[in-house]
Amino acid sequence: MSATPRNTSRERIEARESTILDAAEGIFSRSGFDGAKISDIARAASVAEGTVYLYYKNKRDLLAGVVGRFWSQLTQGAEDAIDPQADAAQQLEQLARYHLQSILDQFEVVSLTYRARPQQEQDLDQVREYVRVFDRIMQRGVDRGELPTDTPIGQLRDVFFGTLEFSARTLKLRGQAYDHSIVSNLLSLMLARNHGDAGTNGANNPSNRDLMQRLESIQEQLDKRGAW
Amino acid sequence: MSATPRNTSRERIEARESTILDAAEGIFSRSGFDGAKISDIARAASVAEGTVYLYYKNKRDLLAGVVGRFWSQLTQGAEDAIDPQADAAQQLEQLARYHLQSILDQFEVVSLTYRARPQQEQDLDQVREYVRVFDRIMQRGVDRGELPTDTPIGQLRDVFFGTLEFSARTLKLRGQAYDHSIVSNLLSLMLARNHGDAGTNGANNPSNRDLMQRLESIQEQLDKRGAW
DNA sequence: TACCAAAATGATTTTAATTCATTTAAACTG
DNA sequence: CAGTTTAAATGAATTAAAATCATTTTGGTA
Repeated sequence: MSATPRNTSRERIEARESTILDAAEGIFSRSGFDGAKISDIARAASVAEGTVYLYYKNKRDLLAGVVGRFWSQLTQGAEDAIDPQADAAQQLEQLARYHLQSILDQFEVVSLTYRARPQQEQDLDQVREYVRVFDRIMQRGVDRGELPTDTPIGQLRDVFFGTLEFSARTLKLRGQAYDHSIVSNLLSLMLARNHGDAGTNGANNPSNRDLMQRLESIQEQLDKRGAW
Repeated sequence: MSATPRNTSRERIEARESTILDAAEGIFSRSGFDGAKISDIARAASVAEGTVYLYYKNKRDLLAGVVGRFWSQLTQGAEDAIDPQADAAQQLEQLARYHLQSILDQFEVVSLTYRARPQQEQDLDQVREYVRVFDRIMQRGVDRGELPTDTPIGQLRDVFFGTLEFSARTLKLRGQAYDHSIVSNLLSLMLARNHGDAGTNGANNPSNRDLMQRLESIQEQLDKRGAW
């Protein structure tokens, strides 16, 4: 009962599966889901068409395999990109930078993610796992007192990933590359302490505030005059 | 030469097109893009399969029609939902509320949007037009001095729509309904005055620079008005 | 070397999109 | 209104590609 043949065999099979995933990722990225033909993927993987179906039930399942692997790798990479010594703000910036850069690099695969889960079908577990990286950073920040205890982590998660993904889309659309100002602006929005009172920090200048109110009043009068 | 037959004919054709779009929207929403069969759509529209292809080049084009109509209607609805008298913050809240509610209501159609534009293919113009509603609110806010002149409108656009869309997804996933706290949290993030150099003035105490910008904006408006 | 089971193959079947020759309806003409 | 032309609609036929499955090949084992 030597373990070697078993292992070798399993390795061979895993290698083949990986080859098929590589081929599929390439073809899907280049041609999109509809444009990709199983026959192309099989050819790219140097495998017969039928073989693909030994590893994946159907085309959609194959796409799920590609997308799932992508998010798993992303999770791995994110964990490596984050300095465990750093504070919450720094870790968040590391994650944001890593995330934006990664989804720009592999924009096509990210786009395919939405094909993989058509409607409210059970989500890709790998995406959920990835998202937990964010949650852990935030929770740790709260626990260590670097973030307010009433930080709405769940909502900020959507701010974080939603903003970065839409920003990536915009950059791609305009043919622009990674732009760090997106990350720093996002971070300063998210970390501004405006859960409780706005701004407790010094040098309140009441005369400025008065001035501003005065200006507002002038503006109102102008508006009324113009609005007929 | 009478215009009536022409009109009648055009109306008939537009009605038929609209019937096909309605049918397609229903089937696509229920079954997703891949699951929807042209034969089902044709049957639902009481039309032969071939007829669908008189109106739309192919299945993807039909989907673009459905999605395009949705965003056009959204633009119309958004313009109605916004009080032209209100200030930028209020208008933004009105848009956010309307947007979140709408995409929750028609989540399936929104999801189909990403199917419509596979990669960097030319965007749906209707989506761009919709996005301009946001841009106009922000630009007006800047012009009226309600927002800092250095407000990064383009970046905030991605924050706004990205956050709302991801939040909608989260709500749907959890089977939850519209939650206003998402809107108010988003707005308070976006309107906190922390643009320009990150964290220069975290408070909402207007700086002299803010005041000067405000004054110049008012001066400009006065100048324009005087020129008439 | 012979055997077996797992893996792989690719021709065949199935499914669904798209086309197109034909039919039907509408609009126009004198 | 009958005849004629043009536009619209039809659905059977074609085509393309996903998925299946009977057959072959391979690799491990005795």
